[in-house]
Amino acid sequence: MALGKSFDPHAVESRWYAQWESAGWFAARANDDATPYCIQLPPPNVTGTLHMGHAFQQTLMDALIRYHRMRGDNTNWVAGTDHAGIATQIVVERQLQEEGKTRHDLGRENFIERVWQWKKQSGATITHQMRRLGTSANWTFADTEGQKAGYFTMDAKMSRAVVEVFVRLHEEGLIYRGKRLVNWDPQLGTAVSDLEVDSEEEDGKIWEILYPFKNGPMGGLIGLTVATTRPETMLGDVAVAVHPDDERYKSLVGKEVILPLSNRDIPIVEDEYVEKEFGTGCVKITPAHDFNDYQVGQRKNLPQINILTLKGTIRDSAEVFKSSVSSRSLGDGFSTQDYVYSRSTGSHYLPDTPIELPQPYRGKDRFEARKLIVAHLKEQSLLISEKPYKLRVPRSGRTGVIVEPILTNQWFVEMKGMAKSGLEVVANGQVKFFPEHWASTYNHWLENIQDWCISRQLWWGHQIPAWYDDEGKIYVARTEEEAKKKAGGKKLTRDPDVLDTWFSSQLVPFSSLGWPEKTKDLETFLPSSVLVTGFDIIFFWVARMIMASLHFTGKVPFRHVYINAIVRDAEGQKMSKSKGNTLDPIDLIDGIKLEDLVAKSTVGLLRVEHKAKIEKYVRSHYPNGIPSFGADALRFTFASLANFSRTLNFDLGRCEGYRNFCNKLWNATRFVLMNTEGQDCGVDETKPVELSNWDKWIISTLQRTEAEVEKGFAEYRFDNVAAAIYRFVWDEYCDWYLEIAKDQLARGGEAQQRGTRRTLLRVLETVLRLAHPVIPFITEELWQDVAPLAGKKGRTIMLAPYPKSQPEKIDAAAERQVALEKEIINALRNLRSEMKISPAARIPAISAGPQVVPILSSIISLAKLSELKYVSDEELNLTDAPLKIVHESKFKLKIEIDVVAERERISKEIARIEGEVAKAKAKLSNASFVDRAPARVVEQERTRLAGFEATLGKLQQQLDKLSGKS
RNA sequence: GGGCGGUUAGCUCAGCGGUAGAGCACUGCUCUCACACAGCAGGGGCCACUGGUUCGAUCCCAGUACCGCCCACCA
Repeated sequence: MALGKSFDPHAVESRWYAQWESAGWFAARANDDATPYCIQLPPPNVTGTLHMGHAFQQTLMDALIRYHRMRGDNTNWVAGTDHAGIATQIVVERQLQEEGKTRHDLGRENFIERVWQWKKQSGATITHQMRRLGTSANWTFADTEGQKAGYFTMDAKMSRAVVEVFVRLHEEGLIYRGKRLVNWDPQLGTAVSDLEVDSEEEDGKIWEILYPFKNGPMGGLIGLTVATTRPETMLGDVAVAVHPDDERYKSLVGKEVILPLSNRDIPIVEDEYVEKEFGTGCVKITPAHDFNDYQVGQRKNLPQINILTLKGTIRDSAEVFKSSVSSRSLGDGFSTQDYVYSRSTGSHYLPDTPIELPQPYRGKDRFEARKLIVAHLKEQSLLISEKPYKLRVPRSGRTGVIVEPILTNQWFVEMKGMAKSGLEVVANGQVKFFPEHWASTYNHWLENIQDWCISRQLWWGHQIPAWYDDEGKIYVARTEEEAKKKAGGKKLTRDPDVLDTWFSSQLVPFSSLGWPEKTKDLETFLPSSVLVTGFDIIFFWVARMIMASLHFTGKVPFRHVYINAIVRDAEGQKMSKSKGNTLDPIDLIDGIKLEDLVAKSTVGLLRVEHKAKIEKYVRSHYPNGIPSFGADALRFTFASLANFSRTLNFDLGRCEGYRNFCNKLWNATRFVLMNTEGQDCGVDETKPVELSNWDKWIISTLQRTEAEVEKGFAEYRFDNVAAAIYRFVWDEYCDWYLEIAKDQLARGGEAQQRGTRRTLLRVLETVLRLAHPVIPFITEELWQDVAPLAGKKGRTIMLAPYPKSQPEKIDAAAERQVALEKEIINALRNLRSEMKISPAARIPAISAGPQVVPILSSIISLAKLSELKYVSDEELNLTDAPLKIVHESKFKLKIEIDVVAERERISKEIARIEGEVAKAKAKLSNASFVDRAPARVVEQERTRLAGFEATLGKLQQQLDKLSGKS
């Protein structure tokens, strides 16, 4: 089959992926005792689309998987998709919104049915996009739903594991329910975990408010001044705190102030938490709406006053919880609905008489109430100041809404014990981070871990397997039947909440392998070999997988964790839709026209006002749209940018360069095929084969490259893998060997021609296999043509054995000889260029001095000479042409020259070498260098000096000679 | 406030004790029969700064500056 003149990725990519998949080559080997190699794909959101981060990560994983598959390992890339509770629910709720409905209009069951429909409709998108990239995941593994997309975190099997884990943890007393202060997203109406809250510094205000003393002025003061950024919370204040050592207020502790607007009397308390230096040194304490105040409240036995509804509006009357000595325990058969329990202090807070809140604020949104309260304080002259202030505003990662700490009933997992094991396995090396420094991030979080709030007030997700009877007693069970049995037949209602998405994804390393059953897969593929993921989910996911896996299987989930860089744009900016600097990996593969790109970048924006800015950005950055680079070029780009730094600046220029590389490889193959097809390529080994130094050299260099690649993979230095392959193919095989091969084929005898063809083919065939893990499509396409000529059989390159470096083929003598010839060729080419000789012109050259190489056609050919003759020094001196010296041999082109220009050129060269001589001499005349530096280094320095001095002498001669005839 | 990265050619990054490297960009000459998505030749760097260790520091140590990220209870 004749190859086209340049590489066209489209035809190749569409053909091969389908063949690989349908042949079943992505599957793990059944009943094989080969070394297992397993990677767990971080499951993408089922309704999501592929972004650059995915593409980057998956390129690395696919390279690893293909590499190990070719090495004969029993590879299993376990893939799946995540139900992504909040994200997915939001999408479907938005769809409903457009129809003018809410989820409550549909009801829980219908709503969930609707989400399943959406999942079915859009769920194939991302796995399809992954296939475009060449991802060789084991799609049929754990594929409960038969969609060739691996597992789904809410499919029957995965859900079963979730319930099992919940029940067991509850039985072990590690899951508990309680009324606690949690971050609440008022828009979504659900609790969110600390990790899902992002605090950014924003411009806001801080107000100082006077709380008058109950019994009139004291010590010259009429009251205490507190500062707050959230005045509305004062409705729930229960105290004012001062530092115990603060002389200004010491005498006031125990006295009371009047809480303005509410007109309640609240005590002045002391607590170490207060900073004397900040503001007035007085802090209002609102235990039900601030995490710090919650702590203070518990230390001081203060009540908790909840003033907010779950929608973030002010209640009509506040819920009050007061400390109690009651010691009811938790667990089956006990209600935890209505009191607040603190695990840390063991104290209980029981409901008390509600407090009526001031009329003007009832039902008002929190921010509206804030305005009113500030206004009213001003009217009453209790507002001391209002100043602009930079504060950290906690926003929900999903909705961007400011979250409120609110007391609600939630489920928690106690983390301390599991965190301890999680720390141990990293400390003792059972789990290793690459790059290593990420372990400290991991450790730091686990050392300061808080209990995990796992319940979410959503509908889409795993519903919590807990039931309540009419008295509010809890029954946790695997099924409703089991719960009923426990309850003795009482009528039960199920807890409406669902679990945090990460609760199920933390189980993936073992639930995907069949847990809780004891399966062969579990035995073979746990622990998996490496987890490739971003640092942003070290806490969310990595740490929790380690803890869960240890707790339930006693094994670590993976041995290595490779933390990949975050993909940024070429200028190092975060990619974001609102900036217009996002790139779609599929567009890089297929290319996209400018107008389509503009349209696509500006559709579905959260803020319409960004549209003009985005359009401008897109038009200026991609004036011609994006050309089609193909999946291989994209993958090669990712690999070559995958060093150990934490950000990756994606540069289209690099991508273009690697597309060119693919084209280079394509054309090199074209050349090889043109010169070997239908000819004797030395495959049968019976006829004599002659290998030149150049043949031996390229084979030798190939061995070194193979070793470099192996090292790169072992160290997860994909940049080094890519660079080694790039250099070998372009700089050595194409730039040198192919050019030499042309000469050997043209002038060599039969045996040499045979040897040349054999080397051309064997080296190329090996390189294709070597590069396959990174650029699978083009290598497969080319291999199909090359392999048979090289005497290799097999239906696919992806199952061909991976090249292994053979040190015995490293030929130092051939390498030395070739290095010398390259030097001479370079010197002659340099002369040509400096003398402005047309590239096409063939001119004669002469050489005098030691014959470091026999006169070789390789030099004549590559330096574009008409001939090269060895002559005597006298004869060489007959021409004034410029001189080059390579290892004591002199070389000249036979041409007429401009004497003045030549003198100048030589003078410059002499000056340069004199500099080197001076440096070397200085070193060698330094006694301490000669005495203390290793002999090898000193010797090397002496050799260098000798070389420079010899060259210098010869150049000086030439200059003297020229000086005689200006 | 604590921690972690980074600072090397115009750009993006390797190197990490012993002659400063790559890709892209740039300059010159070539559409030479694999490839102009190319070939050949070239220009370009007090390796952020200041000290220290060493015969020798871009590399190791300490400090400084700037950039970036993460964590944290200053209302």
